[in-house]
Amino acid sequence: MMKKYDHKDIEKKWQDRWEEEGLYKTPNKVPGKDNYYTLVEFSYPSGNLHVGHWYAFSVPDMFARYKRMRGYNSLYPMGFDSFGLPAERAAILHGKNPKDWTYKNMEYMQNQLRSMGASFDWDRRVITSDPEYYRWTQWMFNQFYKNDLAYKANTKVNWCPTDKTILANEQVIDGKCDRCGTEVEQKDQEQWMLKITEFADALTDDLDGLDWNDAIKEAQRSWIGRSEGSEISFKLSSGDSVDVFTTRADTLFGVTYVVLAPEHPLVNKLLDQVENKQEVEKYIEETKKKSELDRQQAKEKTGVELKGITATNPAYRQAGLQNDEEVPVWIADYVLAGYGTGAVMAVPAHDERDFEFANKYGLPIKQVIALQIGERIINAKERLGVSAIIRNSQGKILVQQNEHQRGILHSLPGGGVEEGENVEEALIREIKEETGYTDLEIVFCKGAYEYNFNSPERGYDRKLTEFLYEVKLISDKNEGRHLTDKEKSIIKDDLWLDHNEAIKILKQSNNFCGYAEAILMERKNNYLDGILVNSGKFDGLTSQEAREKITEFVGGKMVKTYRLRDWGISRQRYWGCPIPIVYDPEGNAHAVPDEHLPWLLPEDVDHTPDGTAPLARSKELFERTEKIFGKGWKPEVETMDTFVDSSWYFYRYLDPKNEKEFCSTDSQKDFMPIDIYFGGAEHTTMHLLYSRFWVKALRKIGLTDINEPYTRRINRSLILGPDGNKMSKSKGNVIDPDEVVGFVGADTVRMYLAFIGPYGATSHYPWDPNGVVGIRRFIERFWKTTDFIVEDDTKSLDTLLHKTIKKVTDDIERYKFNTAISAIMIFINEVEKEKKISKEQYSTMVKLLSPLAPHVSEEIWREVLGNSKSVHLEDWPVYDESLIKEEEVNISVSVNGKSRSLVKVPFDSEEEFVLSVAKEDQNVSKWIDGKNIKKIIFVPNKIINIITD
RNA sequence: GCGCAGGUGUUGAAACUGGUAGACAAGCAUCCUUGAGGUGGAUGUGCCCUUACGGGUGUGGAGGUUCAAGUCCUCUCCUGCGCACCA
Repeated sequence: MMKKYDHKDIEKKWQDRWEEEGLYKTPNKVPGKDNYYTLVEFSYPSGNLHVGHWYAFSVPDMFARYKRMRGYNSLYPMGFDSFGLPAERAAILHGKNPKDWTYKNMEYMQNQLRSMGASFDWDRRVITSDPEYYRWTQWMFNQFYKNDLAYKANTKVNWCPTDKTILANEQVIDGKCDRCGTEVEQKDQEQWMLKITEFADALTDDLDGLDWNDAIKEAQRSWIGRSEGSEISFKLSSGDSVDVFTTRADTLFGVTYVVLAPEHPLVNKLLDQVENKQEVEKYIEETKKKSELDRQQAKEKTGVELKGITATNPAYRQAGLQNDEEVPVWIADYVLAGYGTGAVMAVPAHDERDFEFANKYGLPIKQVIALQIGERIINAKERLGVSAIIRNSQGKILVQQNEHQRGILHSLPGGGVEEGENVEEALIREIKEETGYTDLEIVFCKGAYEYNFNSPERGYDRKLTEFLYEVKLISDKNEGRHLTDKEKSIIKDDLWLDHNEAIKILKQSNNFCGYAEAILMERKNNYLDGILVNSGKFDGLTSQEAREKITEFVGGKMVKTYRLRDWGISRQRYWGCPIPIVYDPEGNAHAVPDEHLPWLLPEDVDHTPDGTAPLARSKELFERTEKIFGKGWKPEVETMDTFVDSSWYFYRYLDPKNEKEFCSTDSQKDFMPIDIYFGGAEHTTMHLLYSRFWVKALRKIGLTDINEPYTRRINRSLILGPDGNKMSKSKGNVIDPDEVVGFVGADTVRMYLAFIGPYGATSHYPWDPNGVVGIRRFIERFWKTTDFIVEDDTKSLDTLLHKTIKKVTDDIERYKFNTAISAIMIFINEVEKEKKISKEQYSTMVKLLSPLAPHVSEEIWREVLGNSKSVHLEDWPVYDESLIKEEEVNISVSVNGKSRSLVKVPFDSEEEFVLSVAKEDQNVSKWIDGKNIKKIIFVPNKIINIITD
């Protein structure tokens, strides 16, 4: 009988041994081996490892270990992202120095990390607040500065009043600071910016080639927010002109006013010419007072007309149409200065926001797009037609009943548009002729459809585009029908029907018009893409076709705009990487020359945040600057956003001690791009985007060859508290991993986290204390089965063993550690039944277990099985295809698609044989006896389905 | 509103190309064991009917394709995430 499983003894022992043996030291090059780079997001040294860290690091460790056993030189590095705000907060709270606090935390956490038993190569550790590291952060910043990728600009910035610093757009979540939740204010301030927008297209397009899941790609795409549209110029009555950005140039004929953002530069210029100057000034003042959040959440739109100023619709002007060409100009804060051109053409009929605004201020609404159904008929000669949904005061709809060679047909009143007549004129005429009603109002063009209009009289290659209008009867005044003789013979009767009855009867009618009319009636009034109406010579084009044609027609241009803004990196805080810039006495910025890097963070600073940069209070920094650069020179006193530090750390792991370069070209070639990057979903539009930008910027300058840093990306899910809520101190549902590890051991915790569900799934998993115990039980059972090892080479478990090898291998490749573990469990269950396993078989199982539970595997491998070399240096088992085949298989027997029984037959049995066995089965025979077998469906080794009459 | 993921027992979840739905765990129930108080073992466990044999039903809902659908198609409801007065 083997000794009791004591995780405390085992885990400590092997962690020490591995370190002594240098087991996880990973050189850049190993002859005969390919490199594999597994990266996880390094951690912030908050002072204590939580369950999230375990999930983040120990499960990917299984993958890195697996790759090592698969023969790769597998790199799995770890470090600390150690600059940042929490250090300052904690330092203030405890009256300590941020540096001391941070470095003490790192020491403590590194020991906690060791208790995980992960295969980190600690020799490559990277600490972003070390001068040896941030020297290169500064060096790269200078490279960006020299290459016009970094610049200082006065912009609107997000200001967090609690943390007293600027935030990047990416760090503002729903108008609030992502660190402390305080509502963010807008401020005008100078800050250092990085030109991420220069790569907006590349950052969007290059996503296509990455092996990431769509959710992450889509999140980045929508964050970048590329939108393709047109810039169109409107002439103002003041003589100025204003460019608007629109994605809907096809609706240009529907413009009924133009809106400028209150901050639009033209507004100031026009101020002296407007008749209501005071009112306009007042509105601009009010807008300034509103926070960004207020503006976003405004329930109702507001705005002021610039009285006396009008804009000319270029479409009308050039199309030679006279009516409606002058439209009013407004300012309104629903138009944002920072997006597009800061000015829009308003089309209330086809834009919800414009519609709301137009309704409120009584501006005209003009429909120019109608819904289209059916296929477009290309290259056919066109005729236009109209028909009407006429509603009376009771809301009933008029359907005409016609007699035709084909029988009784139903349709709505309507007909063709004549030469020299526009669509609405034709509509009124046709209604009058066919129904006699004259007192009516056109409400809306419901839509349009096309159909073949070919016949010998009319000629071929003809199509009819028929517009369907909603028309309201104002009174029942009726002048009687005016029908031609032919029409008289057809129109029999008028039916007044409910909406649904009308649709039903039209749908059943044996003519395409009636059917198409019914389909259109069923649709909601749709403001999106469709077919142009009321647009002069563009009538009948689809929205898609019209966009470019109309833009070109009015001399506009097709453009792209982006939601993404440049990345503001200035922080008015102490504990960060100093921006390596000095100003000459005239105030011009100069990069600190390379020989003075690292440009050290001064230590003689009272770091209490007060809204100004703490570095401004450092005597040492100012003296240093004057000493090096001369009298009157001043240092930049802002520090960098910590996301800068983490934008390139994965390079430094590859060449951590290099004093001449941030990472040698050779080292880059060894490991970049990263094969797999595991991390948190919260970084999708922050770190993940910033670091992609960083690599593209480095590449542009010629400092790296790669275009994308991460070949694959897996976002892990969240571990919730046992109550199903996010772990938080206030809820009292926080699991302390140290405590659990002390109780059940690191191997159990690792495996529990891997077993909980597929890594990278979108669901979140609650911590289940019983589940932990279940894994512990399993490890003990694995441990105890060593008692069943026998010297003779028993083969009885071979089939299952090789199936297990295959399953575990395939599952780990797909990050499905949960099913990999369950496969091992199934095997161990079987061993317990057999009570007999050969040493060779057992060795294979220990290898399969070793990436998942490295300590207990090593203990069994070396102490029980008596190996001298570590199991973690072994080759991964290879399954034997010939052993996987079962000698006998269970085949499911179905009768008429319903599963009725299982029959056991030799592997690869023929259909006839399986059928004969199945027929003998009572549970089958009772369903087929006396019935005629019509058909047999047979899938070898899987199923036989017997179809009877 | 737009986009993306997802919806399967009491719970975490399995089910590769359509082919025995619920593997593996956890929970629960009954029993056995034990030095009781988070780590022993056996059996059972989707739901309904049946003493059993067995039958019916079942993967958010409604249709469809197919010999066969959790899986494919159409529509629809719900949940989570991203974006959003973005023109």
